[in-house]
Amino acid sequence: MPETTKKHTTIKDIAKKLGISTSTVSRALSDSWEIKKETRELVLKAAAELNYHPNPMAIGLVTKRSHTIGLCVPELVHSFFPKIITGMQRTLSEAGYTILITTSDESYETERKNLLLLKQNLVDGILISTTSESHRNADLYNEILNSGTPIVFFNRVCSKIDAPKVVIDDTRMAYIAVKHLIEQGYEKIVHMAGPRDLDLTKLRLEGFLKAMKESGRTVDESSVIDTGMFIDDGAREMERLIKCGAKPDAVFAFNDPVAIGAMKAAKKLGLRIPQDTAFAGFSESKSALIVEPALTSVAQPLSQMGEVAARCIIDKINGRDASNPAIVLDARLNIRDSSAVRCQNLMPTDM
Amino acid sequence: MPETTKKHTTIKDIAKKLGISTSTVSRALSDSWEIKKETRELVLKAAAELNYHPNPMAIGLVTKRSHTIGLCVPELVHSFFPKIITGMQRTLSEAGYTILITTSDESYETERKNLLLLKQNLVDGILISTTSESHRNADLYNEILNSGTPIVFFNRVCSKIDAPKVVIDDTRMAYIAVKHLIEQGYEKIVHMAGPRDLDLTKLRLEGFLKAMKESGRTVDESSVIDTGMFIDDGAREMERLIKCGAKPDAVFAFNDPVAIGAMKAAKKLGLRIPQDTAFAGFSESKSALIVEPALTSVAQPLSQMGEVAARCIIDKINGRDASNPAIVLDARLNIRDSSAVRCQNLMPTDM
DNA sequence: AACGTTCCCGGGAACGTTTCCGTTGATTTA
DNA sequence: TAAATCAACGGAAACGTTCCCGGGAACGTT
Repeated sequence: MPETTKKHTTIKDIAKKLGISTSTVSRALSDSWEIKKETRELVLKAAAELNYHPNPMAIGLVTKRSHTIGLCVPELVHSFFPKIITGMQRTLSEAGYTILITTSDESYETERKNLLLLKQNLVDGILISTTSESHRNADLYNEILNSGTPIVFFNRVCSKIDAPKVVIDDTRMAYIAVKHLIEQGYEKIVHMAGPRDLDLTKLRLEGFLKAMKESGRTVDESSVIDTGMFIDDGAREMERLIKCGAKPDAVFAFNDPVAIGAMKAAKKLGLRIPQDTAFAGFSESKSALIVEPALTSVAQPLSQMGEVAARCIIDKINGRDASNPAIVLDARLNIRDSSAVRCQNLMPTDM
Repeated sequence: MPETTKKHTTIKDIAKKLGISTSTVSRALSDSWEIKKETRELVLKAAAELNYHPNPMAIGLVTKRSHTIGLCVPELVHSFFPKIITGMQRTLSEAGYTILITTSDESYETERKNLLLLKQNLVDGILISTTSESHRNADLYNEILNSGTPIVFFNRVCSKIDAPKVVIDDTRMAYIAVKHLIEQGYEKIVHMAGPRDLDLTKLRLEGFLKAMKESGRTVDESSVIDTGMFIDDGAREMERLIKCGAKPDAVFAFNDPVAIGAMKAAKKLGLRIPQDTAFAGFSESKSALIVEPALTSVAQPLSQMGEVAARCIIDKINGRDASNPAIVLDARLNIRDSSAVRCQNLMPTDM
């Protein structure tokens, strides 16, 4: 070879070099029983010498498997999903799979496009955390499932689809968080709820209501406030509450950003935390430890969630486990200064 | 499976249905000039009816192109890289490319593994932000380049490799940040530098030194402190400094986490910010706005960086632009309360 | 001695495209 | 009028694998 584009060495090159057939080489490389030890070793040696690497496209063409699994998450800029992805990558790459990541930007239309893209790219399976309007794509989820590509939902699931789901017990954790606020003696507790059509919103709201009712508190329409899911949403609503004289004693927010936004607004308006108002968030982020006082929040086992979901999709691909379980992982409430006058500030945890 | 595996419709199906050859179909679909308008339309219509989608593996096998580009970043959990990735995805998906994301976890060995993996997966090009020990993989970078796969470096580059690089002017921005601290009247300014062998560390240090010398300050070994790149590193070193009586007037940190860690330690030990000590970071993160007081930091045009790098790799793949430019993007110093007694708190910017 | 088995291995089709190399009839050119 | 160009299409090889279908030794088994 003078210069020319370096041709990749193929199975044929090995066959030619050893004077055997390509079938034999193929079998030797895939550890087939019908190959004599000596020839197998010969092949392996030749392959190493020639620096052989199998062509995944050729393999995929005949086996109809890409060894790629598609991922669709709402966004990447909050470290929440990246932490899950880290766990996924670990298990998937060990199993010889590779990940195609797409983001839906909280838009069900882009999610649709992404799913179609993944399907056309012939991924072996799909891992998805839906947008807040997951029901709008329910038809597509089913279509994909029917076409033979398995799907595993995690974190944000679509309840009406019959497929494996990896989640935490949102209702229970919300209940525990609110219970904690109640035990700390806060009277007027409000819930800043997330987007209406997100399953998580309903589940966490349910937990809030249960804890409130259990302690005999009245819950009226002013106890639950619709917000978005970002820091500004929390700030805006908190400011509004205070200014119209409806200052709550404690706020349980749908997630950390909303809690932090609300907290910032409260501080700006001169409230002391947690004496005047307490705060608790959900899905502990790094920011929970950076903000002052540190924020009480529900920590999720993110990388574990990724690993479990990954393992689940692999099993589905390999045909074992035809059931579609809802796997519920353990979560934990980390209590910090934002909701308790004295407590140790727990370090951030991946759980 | 009763309903049989739904066979994907192929080019042959279209050909059969229309009674023409596969070559014609292929040409019609790829808009070849040697196809009559009417037959093209016929093919397009049939393709739509049969819900045809080309098989990327078959295409890849013959064209030797995967339309996939590989990405290798140190980590995903700080929103820094995800923001860049968002920009990349926009440009790349528009051009019909798909991204394979890998993370090196700051380890040059995993980076090596990832690059090998990407190469074996036949990506058309590689976008990489190196680990801190990039020089250790310089041989591999060159090997990949020689094998015909283009590489574009961004953010963290390997200076000795002759390939396109997309960066900001780290030295200049560090200079501007330090200059700002000097103008605010701070006397004893120290630099918390990042990992020794990272190019960025040297560049930012250079800017620090230039600003210091230009204003006639003495710079001794106590002016530059080696730290890691995480929040704990900053906290630890700041505490050490204060406790051994070497409290600085101002700290210019290698990045935001280190600055935030240092700031937290200073507050804990009773220092007022920015009166007693000022802080400035680099690569503005969301945390810069969450911490109190808000942190002065250098904002980078992250999504733009992603777009530019993506455009660059596409051009490389298509053979145009044989040069290997170093593209320098504009950055900006956002001055906030951590370094100036009165100032407006700028909103977080993607730049 | 005839017949199974078991052990290895080769031939070649198939996977779904692209693309090179014709071929044909129609039109233009010398 | 013969030759050359052209527009529009078909045939078939190629890409790098896997895998089905054999088939010939070597080895027992009756």
